Amino acid sequence: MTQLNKEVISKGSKIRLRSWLKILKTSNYIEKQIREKLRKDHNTTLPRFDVMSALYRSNKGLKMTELSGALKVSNGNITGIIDRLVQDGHVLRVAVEGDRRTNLVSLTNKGRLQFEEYANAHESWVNIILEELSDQEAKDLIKLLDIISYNRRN
Amino acid sequence: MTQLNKEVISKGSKIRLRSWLKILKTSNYIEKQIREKLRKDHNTTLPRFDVMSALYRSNKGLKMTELSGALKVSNGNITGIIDRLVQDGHVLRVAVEGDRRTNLVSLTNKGRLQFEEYANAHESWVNIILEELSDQEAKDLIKLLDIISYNRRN
DNA sequence: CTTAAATATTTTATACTTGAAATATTATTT
DNA sequence: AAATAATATTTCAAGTATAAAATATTTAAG
Repeated sequence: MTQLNKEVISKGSKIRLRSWLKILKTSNYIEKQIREKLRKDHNTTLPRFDVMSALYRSNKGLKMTELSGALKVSNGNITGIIDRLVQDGHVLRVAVEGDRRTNLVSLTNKGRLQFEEYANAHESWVNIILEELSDQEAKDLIKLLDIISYNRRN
Repeated sequence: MTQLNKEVISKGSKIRLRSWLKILKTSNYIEKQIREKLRKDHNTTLPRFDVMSALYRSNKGLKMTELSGALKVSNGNITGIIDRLVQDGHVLRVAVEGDRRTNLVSLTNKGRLQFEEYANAHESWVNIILEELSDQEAKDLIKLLDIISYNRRN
């Protein structure tokens, strides 16, 4: 390998590393603000918000495994989060006819109303945080991030 | 507010929300792979890697508060991570002459060597994950993410 | 039908994370 | 100098997260 090649590769290597660190920093920055808002303004947490969001989008509820699959977290993790959401009265575990292993988890009415409140607030926070980004820039950003996940299913 | 205005605002609102969700998904996806690699190939974790990385870049070591500031996590968090790194022999707490409140934390020789190994592996994983991104695209991506953090200090 | 395999979920042990309270020490004000 | 404020760190309680083991149940194979 020539010296030139080494430099070219090394250069490209560094710029991609910097890209990743920037993605991470931006993501952490936004996430931190949202977590803080959820906690202070709505006395809830991001994991709970995420779970409720997934349940809100489904009609008949989701199985535990479907939830952990959708959110890409472990099964045991979901168990704990649902436990606490049930305690709060936001979520219900319903036994499934014909398969005693499974529970179908769904939002209560209280949970649905609560989530709609969260979601509205969430959208407006995000708009404030990203207000410097024009519509076109937002689209460009999505397109670039799509390249990274091009050969992935999600 | 006219119906047209409402729609324009709503449209822009949604594209920014989608941008955020895409940033989050990409970040989580990459982070998950790195965490898994660190655990399986090197029997360590991302928080430990991050702490060691900050210590590696400093000459004389860092105070606990400087560490938590640099990584933007809580003080209590750093205490636990350093406890475990000390147990592993990767890190040292050194009393500071003249201020008995403070400890200066720094890498041991073992820790320095170990981190260099981690860092090399890390850079190559990131390059593989982001291989679809050209140099120019990587630069564009950084530029767009910079817009989001434009009026921030970090 | 009964053993074995597959599926669904919970439990466990360990680690990370936070915000708030507690400790300890140093600096500043009266 | 004594009281107060500021700084540095740890401890604490609660929640989040993982992988692996344990349970329970259903399905498939022999």
